[in-house]
Amino acid sequence: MDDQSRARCEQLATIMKALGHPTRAFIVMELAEGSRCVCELTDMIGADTSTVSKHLTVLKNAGLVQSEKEGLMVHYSLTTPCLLKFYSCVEDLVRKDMEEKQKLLQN
Amino acid sequence: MDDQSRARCEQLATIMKALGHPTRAFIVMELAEGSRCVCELTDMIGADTSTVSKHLTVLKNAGLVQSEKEGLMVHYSLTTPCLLKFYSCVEDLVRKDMEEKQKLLQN
DNA sequence: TCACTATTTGGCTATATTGCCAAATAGGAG
DNA sequence: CTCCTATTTGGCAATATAGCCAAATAGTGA
Repeated sequence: MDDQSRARCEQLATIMKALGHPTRAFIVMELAEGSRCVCELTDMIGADTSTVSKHLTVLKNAGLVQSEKEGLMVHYSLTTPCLLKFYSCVEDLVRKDMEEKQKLLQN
Repeated sequence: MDDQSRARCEQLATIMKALGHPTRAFIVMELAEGSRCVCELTDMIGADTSTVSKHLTVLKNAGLVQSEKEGLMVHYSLTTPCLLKFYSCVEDLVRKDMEEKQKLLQN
């Protein structure tokens, strides 16, 4: 594995890792509907504000979301709608996996 | 967040988490070229065999790869080519992010 | 200025992940 | 059976992550 390949893998892994938490997955799906402020997300998630804020920081550091300040509130939004195709692809995968398991159970 | 939504997020996060490690990202890209046995991957990665084996287990538990035994060797392959579209989408994102940073540096 | 709200940051503990070594398991060849 | 190779598993120490609380920061309005 050369340096370039290594760098590429690390970049991909960083993004995937950022998406690899249920709360952050939820945030991404919610932001796909439109921008939300931290307090809205916090209400929906039901965790401490600081916890939600930290999850948002992780997503931001990975370049997946961006934030904009407006008065007291900070609005977060997806940097790209690409993430959605992304999720639908993963869910196809999950579906396929479930079907496999069903088949195995029937045999 | 209702139970169904929570379950969906956990499923997505499990898969993303499995992809969220440089070595596993490499494995997925390598398997996209064709099936590989553990020893081939170990040579390329340059880590302990047991380490590589455990990474493969993580990918397998997430339903991303499958294994087939042939003699002494175990051949791993992707369960779905969908993962590739997936990565190209992420890399578009990375590229976009880089361009943004370039722009910011220039201003 | 003071009080109030929204958000971020620091610090802490609990938990999870990683990677190595050693040992166990499984199959092939003599 | 014995030796050898490929792979997996168990165990351990180092590191990373998550979530809460408390405190700091920032903006709003009286």
